Amino acid sequence: MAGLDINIGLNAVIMAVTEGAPRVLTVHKDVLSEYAPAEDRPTALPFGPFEPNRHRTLELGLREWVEEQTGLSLGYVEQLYTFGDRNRDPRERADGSRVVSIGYLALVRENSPFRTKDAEWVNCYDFLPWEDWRKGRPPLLDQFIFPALDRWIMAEPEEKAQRAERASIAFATSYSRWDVERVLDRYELLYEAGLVVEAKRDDMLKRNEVGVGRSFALDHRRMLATALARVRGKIKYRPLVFELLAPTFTLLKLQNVVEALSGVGLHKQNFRRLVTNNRLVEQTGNMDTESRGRPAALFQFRRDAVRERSQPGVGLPVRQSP
Amino acid sequence: MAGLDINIGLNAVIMAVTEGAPRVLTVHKDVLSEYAPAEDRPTALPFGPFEPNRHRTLELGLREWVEEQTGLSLGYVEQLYTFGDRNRDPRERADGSRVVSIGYLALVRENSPFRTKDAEWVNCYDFLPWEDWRKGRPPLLDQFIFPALDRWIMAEPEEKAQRAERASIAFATSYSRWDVERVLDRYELLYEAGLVVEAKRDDMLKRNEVGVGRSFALDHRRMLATALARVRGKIKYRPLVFELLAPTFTLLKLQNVVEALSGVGLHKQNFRRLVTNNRLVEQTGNMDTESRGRPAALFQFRRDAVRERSQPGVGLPVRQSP
DNA sequence: ATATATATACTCATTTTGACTATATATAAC
DNA sequence: GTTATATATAGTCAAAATGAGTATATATAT
Repeated sequence: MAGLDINIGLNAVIMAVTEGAPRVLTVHKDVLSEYAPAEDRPTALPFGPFEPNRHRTLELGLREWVEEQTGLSLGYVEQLYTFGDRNRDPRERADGSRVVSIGYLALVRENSPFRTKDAEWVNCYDFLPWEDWRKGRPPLLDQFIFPALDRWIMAEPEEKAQRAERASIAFATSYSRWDVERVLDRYELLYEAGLVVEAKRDDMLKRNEVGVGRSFALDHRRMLATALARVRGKIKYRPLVFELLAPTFTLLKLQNVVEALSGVGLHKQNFRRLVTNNRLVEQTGNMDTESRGRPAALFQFRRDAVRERSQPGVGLPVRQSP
Repeated sequence: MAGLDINIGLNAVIMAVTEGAPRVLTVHKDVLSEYAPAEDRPTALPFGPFEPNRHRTLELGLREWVEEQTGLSLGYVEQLYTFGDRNRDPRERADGSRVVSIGYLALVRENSPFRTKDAEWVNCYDFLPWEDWRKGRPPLLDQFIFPALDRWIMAEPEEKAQRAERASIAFATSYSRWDVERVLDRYELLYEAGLVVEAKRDDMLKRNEVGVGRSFALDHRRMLATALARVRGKIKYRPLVFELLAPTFTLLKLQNVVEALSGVGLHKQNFRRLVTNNRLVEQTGNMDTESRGRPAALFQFRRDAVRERSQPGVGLPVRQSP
């Protein structure tokens, strides 16, 4: 039987929403030091190898690694995707082995305690700046991405139509509106078009182009894109948001978290109508004292909503003007 | 480094809709013969080990195995989930190794050619009979499943409330209506309650109980449940159905395929209004001659719908009376 | 006292949905 | 060829959900 040179890696995209931005927990791992000079050793997701003797399940293995590397004890965890393409990981080249990585998504509350030693929260939109439309259409799109994509489309006459269609679906270049969920489509398109530095490892980026957005080790940025796509989709039909919020919150706080994740501004009154009419939340009777203007009522997640409604999520009544 | 005793298995849930039922392609593999007597060697999904030297990507490995074992050349393929719990696979006990299995979903048209040697199409609802509500509520639920679930709920006084809530969410025992997407929740609940023969391997089934639904090798029934859950969910927002249909079809045919997958009857006029108003399909100009009554117009998938709409799926306007 | 910030209630036209009725056009049976 | 039966397709109508507002209430900062 085969299997002699397979390693399984467990990777965690741990997300929280703090100070109005979705953040991902990053580490600077020694494991990578062998393959990159220490000074520009890249930001990485917490990860470690799956050890069959130690870990009864994949998810328990992941929890252990995260605990060990960041001191964080995870609550909500779900599996994202398994990445196994050849040459994703430079360690493969070194010893001829193959690394298959299983990505996980974890959601934690903003003040979850963790050791800050090697771990650091980074704004997800540093890595994927074209995904944040809360202050209107990111200028980056017209200044850099679209011109570069156009060049990429034109570069290969035979695939022109196909490339143009993919770009139009992913980036809404034509009649359709921006679809917040197509995060992975967009990242993969930018990767293929060589507009992202990771592509350099496959010799797709021309030397002079710097690429767009902050880079991540290995294929960790793809995992982040996978995670954000999942969250943006799932938030609409599962009560994920509440994993990121304190047990009690104002409706504005809830809205801001949803906006941070989805990257679009929401219509305040309609958002409020949706979550209250659907009885997804209920008043606690207490009021928020911290706020600036009129005090807001404090709400909590109504657990019964999961039993009553088949799709208990928040809905995104998008606001038009920023 | 670890990795010496890890094997990766690639498993395919290949689905088609034929004769009014969703079907899954099964094989009777020799690999399993070592661990089960030949006469009652169980039905299995096509699968094979991931071989790093041979397979550039996981998906290509899967395609090769399927081609080799069934003669089928797959079109639409997507990754489902990676299963890695200890003791899922009896081969682990034999040599102390660990098998991690990556499940894939593939969709093929009903008359896709394949070698019938060891492969056979089986109705998905043979394995998951409680999932087919097209002819009304399956009697199996009240006759067997609910009484048994009640016993399981009562069996553990400390977990009573939690078990009852899970059952109520998964099986809609109370106010909520049947949620066609919770296929995996339901299977996992039945597994934990020991109402499914596979659970016997974990000594959870009492000797005399036979379990409900046809059994599958290893954890392949869980993979089927994962696949059906994915299809039922995704069909609403991605144009998956058309992977299962001939290029040209009547609206009734389209409806019947959606009904077979979702396991519920749909309201004919409203279904038609949805797919036509959303411009998901367009008339070809030709008519269907095969039918019984008034000839139906032939439609085809409108590819532009993907660009125009952000969620190009079919929608399930459920019909109340069967 | 006034400007500013936020919360919350309420309105209203439009769109979507659920549940039907009505009518058209085939084939099979007599 | 008439009738029963099966299917297709058009149209109706009330209820619910949505999009885009306006109006008003109640805080803090200056």
